[in-house]
Parts: sequence; C-alpha cells; structure tokens
Amino acid sequence: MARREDDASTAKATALLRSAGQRVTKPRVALLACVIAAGGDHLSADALLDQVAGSDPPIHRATVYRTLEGLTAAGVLRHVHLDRGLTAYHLADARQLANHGRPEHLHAQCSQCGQVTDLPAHVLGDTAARIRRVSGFRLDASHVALSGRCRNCAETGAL
Amino acid sequence: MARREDDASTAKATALLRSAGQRVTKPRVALLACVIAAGGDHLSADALLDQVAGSDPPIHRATVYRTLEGLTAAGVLRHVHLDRGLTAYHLADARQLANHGRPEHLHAQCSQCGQVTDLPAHVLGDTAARIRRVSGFRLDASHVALSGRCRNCAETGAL
DNA sequence: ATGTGTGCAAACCTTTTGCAAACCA
DNA sequence: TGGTTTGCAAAAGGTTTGCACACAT
Repeated sequence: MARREDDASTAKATALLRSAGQRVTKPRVALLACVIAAGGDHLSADALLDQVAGSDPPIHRATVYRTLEGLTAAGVLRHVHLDRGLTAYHLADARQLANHGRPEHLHAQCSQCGQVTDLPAHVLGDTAARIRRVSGFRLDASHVALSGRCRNCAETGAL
Repeated sequence: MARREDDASTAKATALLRSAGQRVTKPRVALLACVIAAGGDHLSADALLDQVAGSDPPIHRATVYRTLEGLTAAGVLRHVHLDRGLTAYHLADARQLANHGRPEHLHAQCSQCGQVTDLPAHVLGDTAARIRRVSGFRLDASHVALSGRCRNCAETGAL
C-alpha cells in the first residue's frame, strides 16, 4: 500500500505547492506528501521528521520546522498546540473537508494517552459568545487542543 | 507596600504548609508566599524563579520545579498549561474563592499578549455534556488554557 | 541571475534527573 | 536519627537562529 499512495500524495503535494504560489523543492514536497498521506491525522514536527528520515538527500530538522512554519503562514497547513508544548500539523483543506465543510473544528487531546480526537465545532454551542460577553475575550477554540480523557482511557479506569 | 504584605504572605504560607501536612522549609515558604502575594495572578515557574531570586540562601531552579510539583500533588496549588508549554501556578483555595466557591474555573490566554484571564465555568454551558455524547471524551476544561485574543488586543487591532 | 530554501552546528528555553549534602520532624 | 528536601551540574526535549552554499524560478 505504500508506493502508489506515496506517488499520489507526492503529486498532490506538488500541485498544492504550485497552486499556493510556493516554491517546489524536495523537502517541501516530501513533507507535504506525508501530511497528505496522513489523511486526518495530526502530525507533530517530530513525527514528520521521522517519516522523512529516509529521504535522499536527507532533510534537516531545521528545514522541517521552517517548512511547516512557512506552509502554515501560506495557508497550506494548519497547526494545533497540544500538551507539553508540542505542535501538530494537518492540511488546511483536508481538515475542513473532514469536518463537513466547516472552516473550524476542535481538537481534544487525552491527557493520559495523548491521542487527539476531532470534534465538530458545534459542541461549543454559544460558548464563544458567552465568553465574549463576560470578558471581551475572543475565543479561538481550534488553536489549542482541549484537554480531558478519551473514552477508552476513561473506561479502562486507570488514573 | 512590600514589607508588610510579604510578612503576611509568609505567615499564611507557613500556616498553609503546616495545615497541609507539608514540611516547612525556606524555599517552600518563599515560593508559596509569592503565590499568595500574587493574589489571583497565574505565575509561571520562571516568574517564580525571578521573584525568589534574591532569597538567601538562593533557591535553585530545580527546587522551584520540584516544590511546585510537590505542592500541586499535595493539593495546595493548582496549575494550568499555557501556550508554548509553559505552566502557571496558583493557590488552589484562592482560585476557588475568586470563582464564587465553584471548584472549577477556566483560563483564557491571549495568543498575542500572553495575558491570562479567568472565566467562570458556566460559560461552557452544556459543552462538556455534548462533547461526551458525541465522542465519549471527558472534558477537563480547566487544565489547559483556552486560546484567543483578549479584549484589549482585539480592540487595539494589530494582528 | 537572483533571491529563496537548505544544511549544518550551535544556541535556546523550559523542564527533568542523579547524586551527595543539608535539613526538618 | 532518618527520611525528605535541597543544591549543583548536567542532560533532556522541542524548537530556533546565523551563516554560507545550493537550488528553483
């Protein structure tokens, strides 16, 4: 299942870079292809570093961070801040599709197992409006993952 | 306004440590006094490190971290995870009082200026229940600060 | 050709750890 | 006394930066 998917992801990555007016370089294509191949998963810089570890020529750590930052600034990627200061990246488009076209969706990370779950934005109800009314604070709920325990960890029962 | 308040905070800190069955040592008293003197503010380990920098004998970095962790485990302090992996501490009791007796309250951090605002738990409405119904995820909203822009930064307008 | 992207190495920042000495109960 | 705390130093983990070279356009 590897070769064909990788090729397809690579092609998509190249097209995406071009359509975003970004330069097409090996590191960028490789990284973006990984993100695309990951589907809806949230990849940390570290995870991406692992995934492109076999690339030839090798892709340096600094390049990974700079590329992710650049593609985020370009609107190609989005990022979420997770526990412990980690940052996870995903395709800006793909996420919107996965969320039925809504531009925003939330992330919930289990404080026990670290797994990240997507949530539809509507679970917040009128929260943003209430917060704004109470304090003037404009909530950006998708920027930082909500914390809690996933179903599995909660049911397994261990602290 | 320093001396008298410091003395009062030191006395409270000592009492608090005793009533929590914790050992009373200089570093612990000094740190706890800082947290008490801060009132409702959220202090990062780094900020506390600065505040006790003049102590004699000097309090080491590692001691600050271990003390904060220990007092949190003992229920004397609470902590919130902020942006960039920073952790902020506050008195467990004081926060509850500041929140009209509610055991939980939320934190909202401005992604621009970094300021942390407290929010009453009720702004979430039925969010926790909806999230649980949708995904089984048990929300712990007070453990990680919500992200957004504070009124001041939003009105000032700069990105 | 030109300016952007990359590799490398080193620094950064916050937090953690191992160990021996100091200290509170 | 005896077990908890502390200081010190060093490392860990994730991310950022300065600089010269390489590459895409």
